[in-house]
Amino acid sequence: MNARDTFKQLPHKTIERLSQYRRALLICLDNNKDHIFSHEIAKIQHITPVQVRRDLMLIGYSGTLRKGYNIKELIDLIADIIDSEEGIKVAIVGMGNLGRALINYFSGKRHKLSIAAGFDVNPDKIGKTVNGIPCYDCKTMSQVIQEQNIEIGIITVPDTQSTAIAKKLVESGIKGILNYTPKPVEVPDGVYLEEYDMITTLEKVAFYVKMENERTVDVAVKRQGQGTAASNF
Amino acid sequence: MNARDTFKQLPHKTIERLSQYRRALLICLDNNKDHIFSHEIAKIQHITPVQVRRDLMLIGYSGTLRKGYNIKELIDLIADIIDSEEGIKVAIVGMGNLGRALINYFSGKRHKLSIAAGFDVNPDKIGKTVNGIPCYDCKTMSQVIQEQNIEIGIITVPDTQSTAIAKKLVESGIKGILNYTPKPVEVPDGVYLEEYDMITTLEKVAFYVKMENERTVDVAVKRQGQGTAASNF
DNA sequence: TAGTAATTGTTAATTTAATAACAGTGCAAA
DNA sequence: TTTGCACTGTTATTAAATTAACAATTACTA
Ligand SMILES: NC(=O)c1ccc[n+]([C@@H]2O[C@H](COP(=O)([O-])OP(=O)(O)OC[C@H]3O[C@@H](n4cnc5c(N)ncnc54)[C@H](O)[C@@H]3O)[C@@H](O)[C@H]2O)c1
Ligand SMILES: NC(=O)c1ccc[n+]([C@@H]2O[C@H](COP(=O)([O-])OP(=O)(O)OC[C@H]3O[C@@H](n4cnc5c(N)ncnc54)[C@H](O)[C@@H]3O)[C@@H](O)[C@H]2O)c1
Repeated sequence: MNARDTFKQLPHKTIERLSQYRRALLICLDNNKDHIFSHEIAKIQHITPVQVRRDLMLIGYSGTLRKGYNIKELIDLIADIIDSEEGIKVAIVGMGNLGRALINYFSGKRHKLSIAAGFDVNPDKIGKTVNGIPCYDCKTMSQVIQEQNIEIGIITVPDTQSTAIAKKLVESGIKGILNYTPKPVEVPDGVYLEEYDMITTLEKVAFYVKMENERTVDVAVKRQGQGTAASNF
Repeated sequence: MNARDTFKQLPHKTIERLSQYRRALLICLDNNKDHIFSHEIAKIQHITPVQVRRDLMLIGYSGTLRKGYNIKELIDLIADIIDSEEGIKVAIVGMGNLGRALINYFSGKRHKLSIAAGFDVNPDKIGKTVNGIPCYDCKTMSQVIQEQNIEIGIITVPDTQSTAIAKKLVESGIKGILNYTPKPVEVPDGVYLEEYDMITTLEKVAFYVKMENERTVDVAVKRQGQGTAASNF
């Protein structure tokens, strides 16, 4: 089995972490650091050093004893694994608050991953550009996607429209969808789908905050209880 | 062990899914549906019906055979588990593109989770409101957070500032942080931290699109190979 | 009324992910 | 030189999450 095949079987979580490692490594590179230890990466990512070393083992990268990992080499290797050589083009459907914010955010962040087009139905937006990215009429979606060979679509339309937009993206030949609306969509086999709802994340944080609050109260009550019991002796 | 204690030990993934189930159930309720089967929920969430039933078992909810789960009851039970009775207040630090988009998005979505304040350093933004939420000067952060009993902070400042803001939030007594900048932050024990970088998600989608592309090529090559081999017979 | 199909609830098995354990190595200081 | 320390790399173990298996129940149908 060659290297490329090995990469195919990397755990999903490892893929996510590789992207995060690279993000951190790029910052370190900017700070003129040339080597980094597993425990340094781990600290940044809030994980264990073993986890880092294990991930790097899985991608077949070896560091130098007592010097750690060569940042530049590691960045390049991660790029070999997760980036596509020819680059991948992305479209954003729904040039509202979130869509425009995303364009600004992504612009120029990664060479191999570029936003090539935006789509909307609002005549005021069609024909304009946001950060250099043209906004096309949704009606021309299939054409633009096929002509420009766009492979990923990000959905940021009102949630009532997400189902229809996902369908249209699939029909246009898109291979991956990232849906930021709170309404889950459906895609056929062969199209990779990722959905993310910020409210879920916020509710998760809220849940653990609530738990921590209750725990603190419990401990206080227990302490008081013990105190009372002790004073009875 | 009482019910509340059971909930504390729910798997993290189950907590996430409960939030997602509720989101889906609320939509169903709007459509005047009163019962729902595990496989219906599963379809929406792209998971298996068993997973749904297992989660519901963990929270101790029973459906009716052949009728499924009572949507209203289930929504209420999920609220009991993940919502905090008194409600939790949230602050957004950094009223830029993303911060403002988030305020618009969250507003009025969940009663028990309300954005109470925004913070910024830009004098043009301080004193204004976004969707009814006042934007305060960052200098008054501790005071505002303590006075209003805000427990969660969402960080949407430029990434160069995220470390400083996280520190300040913690000092102000915040209990949970949701960091949307690509620069990971550090928090002490007792503060719950969640970080999310949209680029990681996009890169993950790109990776699996790339894999699918290569697989398709491989299959084609293999087919051709077989074809050639066959024609040799 | 007996049989069948559809559904829940629960335990068991499997898979995936994370952690622990530890051998190996090179450098530095004694 | 030798000893110990601070790392890496890998295998073994444990834990978490998912999936499978299946009994139990109900409603419908023949
Ligand atoms: N704003 C946020 O921070 C945020 C966060 C998470 C999720 N979301 C979700 O993202 C989506 C967009 O949010 P937003 O705040 O940008 O809303 P928005 O109203 O500002 O933007 C929606 C855009 O989609 C366009 N649109 C409407 N129907 C369309 C169609 N059929 N095809 C193409 N374009 C269409 C509109 O013209 C508008 O430009 C919503 O589903 C929202 O729930 C937003
Ligand atoms: N725009 C997006 O879609 C997007 C997506 C993911 C992540 N992000 C991240 O979110 C952050 C904000 O992105 P944005 O597009 O909203 O940027 P932005 O420049 O529009 O907004 C940043 C805001 O933070 C304020 N600010 C600067 N320093 C501050 C400080 N010390 N305290 C308080 N406020 C301060 C600025 O005045 C500005 O209002 C960035 O870190 C970006 O990487 C943005």
